[in-house]
Amino acid sequence: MAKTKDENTEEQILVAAKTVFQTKGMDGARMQHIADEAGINKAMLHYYFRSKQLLFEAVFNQAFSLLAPQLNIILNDESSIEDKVKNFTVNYTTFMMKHPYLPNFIIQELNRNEDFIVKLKENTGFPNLDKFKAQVDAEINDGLLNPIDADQLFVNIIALNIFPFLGKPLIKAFTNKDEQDYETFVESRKTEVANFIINSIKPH
Amino acid sequence: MAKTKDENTEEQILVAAKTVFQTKGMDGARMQHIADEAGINKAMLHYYFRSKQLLFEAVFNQAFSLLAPQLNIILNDESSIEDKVKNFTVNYTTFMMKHPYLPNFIIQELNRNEDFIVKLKENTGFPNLDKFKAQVDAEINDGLLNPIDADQLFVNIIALNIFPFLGKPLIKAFTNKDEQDYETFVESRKTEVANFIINSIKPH
DNA sequence: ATCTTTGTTAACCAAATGGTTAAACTATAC
DNA sequence: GTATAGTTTAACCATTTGGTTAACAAAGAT
Repeated sequence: MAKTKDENTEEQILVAAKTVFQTKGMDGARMQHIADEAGINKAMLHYYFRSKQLLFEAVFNQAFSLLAPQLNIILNDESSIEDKVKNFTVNYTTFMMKHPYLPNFIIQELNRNEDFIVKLKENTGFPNLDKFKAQVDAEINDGLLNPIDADQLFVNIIALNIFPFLGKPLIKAFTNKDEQDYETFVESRKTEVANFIINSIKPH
Repeated sequence: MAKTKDENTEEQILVAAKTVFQTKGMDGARMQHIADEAGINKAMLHYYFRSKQLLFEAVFNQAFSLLAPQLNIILNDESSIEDKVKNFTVNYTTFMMKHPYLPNFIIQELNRNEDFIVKLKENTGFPNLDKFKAQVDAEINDGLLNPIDADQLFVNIIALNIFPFLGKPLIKAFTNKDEQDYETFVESRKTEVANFIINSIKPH
């Protein structure tokens, strides 16, 4: 084969590494596997990223920086809590259906190495709950919402939206759904989850 | 050292393997680490369990058989949906606070190897949703519950209860809680989550 | 043209890892 | 006590794995 210089080997490596790390995890991933996936020599991985650890961190940070803006929909948007819940649920689910390995990857690796989150918190753009909490408290005060702790509400919203992607194999087994059924099921959660939450927090 | 025969080496191995597999996962666990944890020679692991894979499966099946009965509280109990949600939430959270690595371990390994769930489904005692679904539909028909798909409700209940144990590092970071705060937070979910769900599904 | 920098490869290496083995030890049956 | 079966250990082994190296190719600078 002719050895034409590739436009961007580094990018190819990142794409391949993302695929392998997100499906196998840090411990299960193999450098040779990533090289094969990228169609390049294994030494290139070290040439561009020095070590498995640094390549992993590049992939992880990229993944996290994809997730963070999604959360800011619910944290820093100007609309009412009700609208934010509706928007977040449909946006987040749509986004995750396109990146189904992302939530599990992040959760899994943060559990494997808790120190990891410390570095993330130092980054600007790390999701901050202050505004959301103030807004929840204000809307409760105005009688627009039933009393609820803002942290609890936040966790409930996240839980209901993320869990279908984390627990997919388990849910599929419990509910006897095949791949197609499951997609339909998740699709319908785009409105179902928002209704469920709003029904609970809004006075009638 | 005197070589007195230990009462039950096999049990010691299982305990050590549980600790190591649940914190490191299949790929991250090392046979030597398990042997050290159990205070025995590495060859003993193979003497009693033949291979890493079989030892892992023994640990995994034991873990899953601990989880399944918890789910049957909400699936096969005779009380009303409202009471079941209340009981399940408090029981499940109490149980998981004692076994905090369990949910993540099961979720992670099921995502790593989807074939795994097939073997589990063959077991008797694998959670079955039929009764729960029939009951939800009946209570909706009687006007005791707002209309909701039983599968969706089931996933919502599970999600709200499990997620605090899966996403602990993430939630701790977002909500700026230390270990002590987090325990208090989870403790208060024992009633908070049930109220949140019932508020949503019960007509007022 | 040729020198230098950058990119790429095949071959290699040391350490780690799951697994095996042969010998030794323990308890029990006879 | 000694034969027998089960248990435990240290040493060993083959393979895998992350990482290195030295030679080589391509492109740009002079």
